[in-house]
Amino acid sequence: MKPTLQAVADAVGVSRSTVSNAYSRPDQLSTALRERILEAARQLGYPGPDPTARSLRRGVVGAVGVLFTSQLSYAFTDPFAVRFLAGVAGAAERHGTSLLLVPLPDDAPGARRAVESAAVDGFCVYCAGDESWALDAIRARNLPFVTTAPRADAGPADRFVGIDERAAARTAAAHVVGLGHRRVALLGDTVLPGVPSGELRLADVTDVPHPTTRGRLAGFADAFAEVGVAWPELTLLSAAGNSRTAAAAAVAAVLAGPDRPTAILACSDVLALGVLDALAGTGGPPCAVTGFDDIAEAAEAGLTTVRQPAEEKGRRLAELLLDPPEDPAAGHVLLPTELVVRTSTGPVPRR
Amino acid sequence: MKPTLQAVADAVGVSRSTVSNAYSRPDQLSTALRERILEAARQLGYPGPDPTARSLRRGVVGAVGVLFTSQLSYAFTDPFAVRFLAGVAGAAERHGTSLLLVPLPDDAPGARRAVESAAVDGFCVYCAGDESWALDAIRARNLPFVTTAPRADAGPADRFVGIDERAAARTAAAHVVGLGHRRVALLGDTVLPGVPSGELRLADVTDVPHPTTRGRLAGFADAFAEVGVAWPELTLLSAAGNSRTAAAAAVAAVLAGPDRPTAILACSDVLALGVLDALAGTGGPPCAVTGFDDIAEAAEAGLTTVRQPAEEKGRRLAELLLDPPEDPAAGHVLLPTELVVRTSTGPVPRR
DNA sequence: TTGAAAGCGCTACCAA
DNA sequence: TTGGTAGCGCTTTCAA
Repeated sequence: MKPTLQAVADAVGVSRSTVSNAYSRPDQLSTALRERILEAARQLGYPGPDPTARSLRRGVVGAVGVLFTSQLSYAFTDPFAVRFLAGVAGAAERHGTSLLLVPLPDDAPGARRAVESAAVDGFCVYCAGDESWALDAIRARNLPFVTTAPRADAGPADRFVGIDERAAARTAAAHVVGLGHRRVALLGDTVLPGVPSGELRLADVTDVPHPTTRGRLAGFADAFAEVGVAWPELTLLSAAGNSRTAAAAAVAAVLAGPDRPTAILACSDVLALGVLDALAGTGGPPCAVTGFDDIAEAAEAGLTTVRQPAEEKGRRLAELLLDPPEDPAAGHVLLPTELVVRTSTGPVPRR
Repeated sequence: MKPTLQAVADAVGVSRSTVSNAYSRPDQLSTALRERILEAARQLGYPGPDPTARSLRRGVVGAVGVLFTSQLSYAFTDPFAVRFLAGVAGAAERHGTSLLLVPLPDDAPGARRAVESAAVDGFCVYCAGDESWALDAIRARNLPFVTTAPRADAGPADRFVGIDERAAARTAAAHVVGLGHRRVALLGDTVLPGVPSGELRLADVTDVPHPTTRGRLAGFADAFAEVGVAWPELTLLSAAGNSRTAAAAAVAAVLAGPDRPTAILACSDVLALGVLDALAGTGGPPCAVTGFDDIAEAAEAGLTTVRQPAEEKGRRLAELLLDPPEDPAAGHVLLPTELVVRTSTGPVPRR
């Protein structure tokens, strides 16, 4: 039987309130009495107020939830996610708040229940697809939340820290355009749900459901449209998952085909690295490749990419949740991005 | 005012127990009534039972704490820790348990309070130095816990998943010995607390307080002792922190000095990579370098190292906590390690 | 400076 | 199958 606060009170001969005060409001009692209480607690092996009971009573938990709309282990597998989390963790640490990583089961009702039953004071939602159900559940609980992207269903009070996906992607494509490339392929993760890795035809970029992927593809397309290369002339590739192997599989056929692109623009560095893998295993003329995020491996691989500040994104997001700004406009943050040109993008090879 | 279970009960005209059952024990009431209750809840915007109240009543939280005895952000900064966490997260996910990452303030009493007030059902303790105070606090709360290393103060019922640090380190050193190296340096992270990066004299390896570092250094020493190179003849280097820059700083002087070692054995890959950094910036004869852990960067850098299964370590540790084995002996796990020879270790250069 | 009373929101037992 | 009762362990007024 674990000793309770009551037991300590009895042992010392004071009321529960006084023992409670000894822990939570030291200024509410004499030092002598407090010492006596703490000593008795030590004797009894009382480990201090029960966190759950305290939370119930106070109505505050002291933890924020972090939601990844996919496997939780993804959070530790994807290099960008890891750096993002490092930022979140740093901010939480400074604030003295714990981080609750909530695993979401595959089934929708189970996932919703997971969100409903997380003991947290708020949520950081890492937007990785369609998580509106999660936001609904969070709103139903009346908990504050922040997201990593502006959302279509967002109200003016909803806070986020994101980037201008479209404009950022456009800079990468503009660079490729400037190198003279016109026959190009765009590669995204799961451009349409359920399609296998490989080529895909889509009437319009607006048909891409995933907002981040849609934004980046649209940005790529913008730069090519400007030089007269319209959407239908761009080869669209989809990888079944954000992994090097999926990316390599997605580009294999088109690299071997008759209309081999001279450049491939990927929606993430992980995908781009997969393209480089595929290229390394193939002969043929050089092919320019761009990525997105600028993870550590990108630099080593000489990958031209769009850098976004991963840790800062996490840090500022957590801060937005933990220290809400007075001004609602300050809750809408777009971080700067930067095109990083390395060796993976060269001019169109002469034939 | 948030609706409570009581409000739903009133709305439907049933008792609280029945509403509670509708959520927690669907088999305890008719489907029709359950539907009616759930519908009313939806109408009222009742998001389901309050997690904290439920935890208090049930005595179970549904989360395990993960304790890093250092900055929480370290967990996302160190590549080995990240892969370890991926393993923990995977196991937790399969088990439907959340992970609470608890930040520890710098001051001892605050850190203890953090452990005392974490709402969890148990702890995974990542051993990174002296965390006995944390274990004391956990024991006082009567919570189950598991650690990443066997501990001196462990009872037979205490569970851990570790490696044989000493034997593993010895294999790396034996490899270096086999290459003919006799004038060598050993590099550890914070070999003695508070000393700056650089050389250090220590009467005996047992004087190293950090158990992991001590074990690895002892293993290194073992292999050299076997060929007649005693402890005092080994150069001992300490890095102020497990970082590349600290490692590079720690080896700078000895690399420039008259008794330049022909090999440097580091207690972690991160440190070894720092040594390679320093070497790259220096002239002079080649110097063999070994690491420990086999993180992804090690392969790219051609680093000879001792591989330990990072993800498996995390996974099995979490499983040990979540599904305690019947047999207490099964709670003591030593994972296999493997020497991975790459290009960073060559024979002693002829002069 | 201390204590009594009133719950926080829920679940589990047992009886109907 | 349903409901009444009795707390889980704590904090917080408010009054003494």
